Amino acid sequence: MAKELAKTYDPKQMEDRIYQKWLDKKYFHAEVDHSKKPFTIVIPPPNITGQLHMGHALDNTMQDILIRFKRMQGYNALWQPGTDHASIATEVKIIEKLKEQGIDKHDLGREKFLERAWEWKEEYGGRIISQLKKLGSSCDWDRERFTMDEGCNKAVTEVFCKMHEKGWIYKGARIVNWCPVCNTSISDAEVEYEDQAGHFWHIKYPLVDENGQPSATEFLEFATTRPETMLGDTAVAVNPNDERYTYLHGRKVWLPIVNKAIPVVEDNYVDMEFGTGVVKITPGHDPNDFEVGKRHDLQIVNILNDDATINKNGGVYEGMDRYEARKAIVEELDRQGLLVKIEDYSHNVGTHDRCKTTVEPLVKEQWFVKMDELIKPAVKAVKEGEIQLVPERMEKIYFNWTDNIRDWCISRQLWWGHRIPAYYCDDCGEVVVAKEMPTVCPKCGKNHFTQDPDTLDTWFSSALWPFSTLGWPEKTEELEYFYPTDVLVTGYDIIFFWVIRMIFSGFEQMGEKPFKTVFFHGLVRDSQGRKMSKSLGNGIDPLEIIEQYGADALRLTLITGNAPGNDMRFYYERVEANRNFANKVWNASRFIMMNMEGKEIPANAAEFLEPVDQWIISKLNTLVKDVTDNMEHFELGIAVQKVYDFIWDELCDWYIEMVKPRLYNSDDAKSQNAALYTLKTVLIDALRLLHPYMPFVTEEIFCSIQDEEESIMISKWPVFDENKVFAKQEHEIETMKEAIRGIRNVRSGMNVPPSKKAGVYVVSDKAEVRDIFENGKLFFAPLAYASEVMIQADKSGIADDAVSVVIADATIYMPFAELVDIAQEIERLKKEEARLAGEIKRCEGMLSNERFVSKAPQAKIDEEKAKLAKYTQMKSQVSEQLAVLSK
RNA sequence: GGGAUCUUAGCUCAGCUGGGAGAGCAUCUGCCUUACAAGCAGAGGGUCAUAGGUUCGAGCCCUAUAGGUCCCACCA
Repeated sequence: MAKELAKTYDPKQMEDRIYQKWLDKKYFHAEVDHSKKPFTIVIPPPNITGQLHMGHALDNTMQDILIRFKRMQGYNALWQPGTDHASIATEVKIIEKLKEQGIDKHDLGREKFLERAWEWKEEYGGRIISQLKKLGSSCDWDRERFTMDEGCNKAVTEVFCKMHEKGWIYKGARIVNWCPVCNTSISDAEVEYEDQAGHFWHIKYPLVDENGQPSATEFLEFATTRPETMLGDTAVAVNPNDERYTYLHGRKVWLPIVNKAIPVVEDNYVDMEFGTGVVKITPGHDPNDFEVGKRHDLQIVNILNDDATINKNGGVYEGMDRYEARKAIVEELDRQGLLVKIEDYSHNVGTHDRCKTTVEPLVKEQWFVKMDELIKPAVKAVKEGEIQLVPERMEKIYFNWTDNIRDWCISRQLWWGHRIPAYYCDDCGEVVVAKEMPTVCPKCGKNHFTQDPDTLDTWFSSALWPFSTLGWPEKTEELEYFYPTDVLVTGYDIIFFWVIRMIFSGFEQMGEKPFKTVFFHGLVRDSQGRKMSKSLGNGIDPLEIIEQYGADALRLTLITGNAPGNDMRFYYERVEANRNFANKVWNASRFIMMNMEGKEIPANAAEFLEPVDQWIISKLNTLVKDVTDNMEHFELGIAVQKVYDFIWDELCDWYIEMVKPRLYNSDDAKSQNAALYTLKTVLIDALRLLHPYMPFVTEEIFCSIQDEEESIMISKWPVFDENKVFAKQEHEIETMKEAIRGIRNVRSGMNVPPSKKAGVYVVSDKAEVRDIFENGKLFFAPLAYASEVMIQADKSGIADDAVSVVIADATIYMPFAELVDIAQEIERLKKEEARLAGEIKRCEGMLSNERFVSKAPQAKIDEEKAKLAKYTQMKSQVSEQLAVLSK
């Protein structure tokens, strides 16, 4: 017996309550169970600093849909949740907060700082989790993890030590990207290039004469965008093939201001075509120059402090900021007559993606991961399809990166993060990499060590996420059972940061891929196509949308009308439209339940199905097949669109309207019960198909309409049933729909109000067609606004001036005594005749094309033949009627 | 410089392996028909960026061009 639903759809009154019920019932929890097949997704861990934004909402909705779908299909579905410590992002926030309190990070000290950081984590780490719950995410919260919890720490240390032992993690002086504001090195992936207006300073250095002094007459001209780096110049380079400069071979130039002689070197790196063909070489502050310096064994001079002020190597400029120094140096060069000219120049400047500060390339001792061997299985797996990227084009982005891979700088001069497990002997400086601080130095035997102060790149720990969360390095049964995971859902913007690193880490540590499929989505933009950002203030808060329209409407909005991997724009109008759909589902269900009120549907109701019942059941059956198929192929938007169309168009606008007369007629109990049975079963299956997308409203209705099962989320996903294909009934009902549409169309064109009923004659010389209408008379009459329906084999008794509607197998006549304007009706019929003539021409054109007939598939040819026959028949009907009217 | 992607109705976008152009919103017309006006019934509106090519057949495949977006590399 069905319960009653509230009068209007109100997401607010149900969503939190339903979510709490799911939690209480432990539906999200997955345990190892070898009798079932696992289906696993690990969440891209949101930052603890973060607040739920539209990107999260999209990402997690997609995951929830897949998890709920597979759970209903009978898989043991685990959605493994957790959060990320997000080292640099969090550290920056904490520093900001401290600054507000007038506290400097360094005055506070490492230990106290970390205390604050953990407090921060406790305070804000839970916020994002509770926001994910608002969305309806069915994560197994009992298994929530954190990238810096005990297990993940252990995994990080384990990997670092193992890889170091293998020689794949090494420490070395390399040129790194240095952020002077965050005071740390960053990886190549964290550098964002942006076009900036700058200048090109044309400068000349005097050549050194035979006395070792700067020449007054001979100069070498070149240009630079960063004149201050001249303080660190240790050579000038030309291309060895550049004939203009052969005279320079073996000579030296005079570095002004610093006042020393530096060599001219020859290197192919120099482009003869560009500028003067001369390049100043600053190995300490430019990655290319660093390479040149290595080849020519040049000295490296570092001229910058960590905060990008000039250091003692800068002489009188010491202490100046890099840009102040730039100005001062240009002025000095100008004073010395060495500044040739200044040009405006737009060039790409590397900035730190977090703080947007211009990075400075610096030579520093840092820890690196050697990539050349590590990357190989990761390339192979994608190339051979062992890991599938959806959409496929993401492979190109993937390979673009793997083909040009460089060693990964993993050390960060930060405090919040995994501290590098390297220890330095206080006495002899020996480096020991170990899981714990060593007690005795293997070199000198002393026992005092200092741990490396640096921490690891935050992506080092997230690279291990798919297995560290399942217990690795312990051999847990979870790991054995749930790994490799099935799908990773994420944005294409973190392919390099995260996806690739998880893949090679999975192969290296587990000997197996971390996931079978990576399902990418795009960015959610504002209605003008701009990225949502804090600085623009154009961000739309998902929680506000949920508050206003409900999580179900938000979820549907994020999933529909968008192809995988494409960016999408966010419109309130679309959320509203989807909320309206929820309302539609709600009211249809309410209608069905009202009609079930006080009635028991007998067990044998299904034996008395009528064609219209079989029609909707058959339609649903096809829907089940299509939707399942689309979802298996990650076509979520297409899948739910089909459910939407089925429910709104077929179920609500047609089927419900068609069975109303039966529902209102209790005299024919068999017919009424068959209708109720069909309404109920079709609705419930449709709700099941909709549930992954709109979990709350479907649950609320499901639980109200029947109580055999306690939740839709653990009910069975519908399966296609061969026995529920009713092609004949589908054809019958479609014929009637065609007739009804035709009648409505004509009436509307003549402005006949629905209240004005008319007698409707259905004329067909085919008995089976007459039977169709005879069987459906009960609903045909009201839907066709008929006062009376007459079904007959010929036109006897029908007025000549009746309005007519020609469909494939029949002609419908409506005698409208007073309203017909004959001229207008003739006009309409002529248009219809012309349209049909056009169709016939098209069919004939194709069929008379010899090459079409000989090459096209037979099915296609038959289809065209059938159409031709149909249109020809229809046209003759229309012509006949025209002839009658024209008399 | 290399690459990806987009250009379809007024707007925002779908259109899966090539076989007669779709949705939502907006517009127009008529309806408070006892589930729903957050609704119902209808209508108008598109040489699918341009030019070639492949094919019996192209929005879909190929080539070129124009414009937009993005990614990578980065020449001082």
